[in-house]
Amino acid sequence: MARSGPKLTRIARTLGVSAATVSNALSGKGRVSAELAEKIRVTAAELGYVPSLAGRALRTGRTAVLGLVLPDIANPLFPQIAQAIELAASSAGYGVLIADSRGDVATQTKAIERLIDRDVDGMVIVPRRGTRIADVGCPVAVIDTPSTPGNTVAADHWGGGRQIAEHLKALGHRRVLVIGNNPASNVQNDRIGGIRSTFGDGAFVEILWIESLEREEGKGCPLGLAAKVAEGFTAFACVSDLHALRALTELQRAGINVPEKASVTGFDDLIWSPVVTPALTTARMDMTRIAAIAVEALVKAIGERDPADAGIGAPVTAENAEVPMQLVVRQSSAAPPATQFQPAQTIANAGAAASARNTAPEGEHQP
Amino acid sequence: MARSGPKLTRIARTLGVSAATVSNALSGKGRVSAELAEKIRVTAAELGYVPSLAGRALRTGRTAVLGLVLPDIANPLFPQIAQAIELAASSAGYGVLIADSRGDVATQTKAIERLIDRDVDGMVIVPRRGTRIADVGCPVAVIDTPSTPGNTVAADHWGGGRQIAEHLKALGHRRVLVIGNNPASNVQNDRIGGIRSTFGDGAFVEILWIESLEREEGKGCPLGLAAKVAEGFTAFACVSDLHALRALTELQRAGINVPEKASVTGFDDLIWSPVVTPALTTARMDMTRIAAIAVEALVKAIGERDPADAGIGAPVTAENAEVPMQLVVRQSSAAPPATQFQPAQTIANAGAAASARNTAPEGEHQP
DNA sequence: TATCGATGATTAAACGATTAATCATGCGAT
DNA sequence: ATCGCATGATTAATCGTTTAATCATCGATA
Repeated sequence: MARSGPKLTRIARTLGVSAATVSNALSGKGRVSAELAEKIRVTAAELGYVPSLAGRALRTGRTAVLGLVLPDIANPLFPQIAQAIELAASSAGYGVLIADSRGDVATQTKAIERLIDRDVDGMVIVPRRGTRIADVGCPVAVIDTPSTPGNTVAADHWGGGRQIAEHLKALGHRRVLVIGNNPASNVQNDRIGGIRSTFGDGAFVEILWIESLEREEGKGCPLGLAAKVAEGFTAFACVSDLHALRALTELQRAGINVPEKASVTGFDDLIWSPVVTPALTTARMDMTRIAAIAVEALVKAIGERDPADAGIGAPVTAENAEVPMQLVVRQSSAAPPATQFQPAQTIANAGAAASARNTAPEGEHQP
Repeated sequence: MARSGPKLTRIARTLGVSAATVSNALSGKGRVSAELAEKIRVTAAELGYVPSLAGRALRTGRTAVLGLVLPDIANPLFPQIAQAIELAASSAGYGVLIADSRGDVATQTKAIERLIDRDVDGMVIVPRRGTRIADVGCPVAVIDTPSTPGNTVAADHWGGGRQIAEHLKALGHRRVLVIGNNPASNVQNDRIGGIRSTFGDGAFVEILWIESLEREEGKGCPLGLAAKVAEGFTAFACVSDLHALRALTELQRAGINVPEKASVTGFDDLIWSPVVTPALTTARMDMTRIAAIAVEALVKAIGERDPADAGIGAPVTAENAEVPMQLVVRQSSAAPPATQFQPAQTIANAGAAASARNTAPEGEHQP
């Protein structure tokens, strides 16, 4: 839409100078005397001049637009991510174009193509389940997990798992059921890895994959957690608040009080986590920071890139690829009920009890 | 990013014709012989020609980009909405630029300005709590509620409330607590209106506003639903699945089984609704349809608009401003427990029992 | 046969910004 | 006095597309 606003030449005419000078003054590129430059800036401001992105794009080959690709847009994390990326991008002068792929790989490819056709300067991709990103022909920032090759920046999911585990361990849990959705997800695997490695040999950790369960029992089937409690599990560490919610309601429904009889933890601090009863203990990503790093890396790559080439679009890299997660302790986790097997056995391997003391009380930031 | 792809002139040269002819052939506007046009289309296709949006935008004043403004981006409905709008827009040849306002009105204005500065051809706005949209200078589609002035298209929230109420009424509920968040929200008021009006005088309906409760008791405070059950309420109709979730977990935690001792219903069919225990009975919007109508109206307005004028941007209007909601019955609603006051009294005003038979069993589409 | 009209294609001028190349000017140094 | 150079500003080309105006050609009509 052609705005009404004044054009470059209008400012030029107003001041009796050439359009080129105005452009130079505003961009600080050419040679313009300080006073004139100032005068130009002032009149540009009071005339409410806004450059035409289209004109600039045509000339420079830069659209100042980034694409945001979220293969799994139904993901409840979407709001957080979109918000963070939009903030980072807009404060760097970029717009954000969304691309949806409805979870489907073919659709995703199409969506990415549409972004390319729209001449985005770069894209931020949050891949689903470790999908490899084909070369797209423009700078790409990948937000997945630090352990994924080609990852630009991500939360330290492993560390998040560690924090959750240390918290549960410190509370005294020794039989833990980890609930994940899909073993193909790098994010989930890292979180689980962090949990398992922290518990080590002094505890019993089992994994339940929801997707394989549902393949047999149907979508939304019960997870059978009451039985697990009967087996002696005292804590359910879920790789997402969505699963934590599912676990929590199923346990409650079965008359198993959380956290008295069993603890439940999640990941991501999704919208409902603070308001359910009991509020969920979870680990939160610093999305703002992640987005800032991703966008910064992207912008840098765009700046260094020759606008003419349609060169290879290898994922860009950033300094700090690993952003710590933050443990948020709420009411869904507590000490296990007085139980069958106690210290003696476990105290052996538990220097962890001390280190676990570091575990954040409500809202501490990790270094 | 300047793509590598061929330009118009390249195709022209390849065929020994002028660029204008190619443009005409591809757009079907000028006068080009059928054969030549076909030949041009073919070579354009095999050369993989993609027009430069920047060039076109500069010349036509149309960017083929729509802005999506969601004042409350944290809204868990966001994924649904964004997905639907993106789909509708992209199949109409438009890109979608997101604008975030972090719930803040000032920020929202800035975000809208940024969209304007980027020359969006139009915008879709989902206002929060009946915020009036100031004139933004480009066509605008407003998705709020049918009862809001200036609304372009929306779900029939009132009708959704009616369906929920008919469902509960048919089950035998006569004391219902409606749980809302904020009385300033048109959407919530319509939903509540539909519920109240359907129950009529034969039942007792009370409203609980979460926000005012939290203002006194603090964020995330208990809603005191156990007490309400003690007072004889048998159903809790929430205006959002988020609140339904809160109610459900609070009731469960208090040892009140859902749906045996109390029913809980929500709105919007959010991501967790099918997987919590018991799964939530809710009313779903047909976002795909709503988005399609909004975008269609927008595109029409854009087409009729003189690209030169920066005219007033009154909200566009659509034929079918009211899209029916769909009742989704799951496990969180059932007949109230055998109770103190029974038929005799209620049977008098209940032609509703019959009409309620229409209430959809699991997943029926409304006409 | 001269003319009119319809048809098919070309020319050229935009759109609004950027930028390399050019020009003018004044000053210091030779 | 002149050359050279640094400085400050202008000229003009360019990005890729659209579109109004123009031109050429041919058939038909008067």
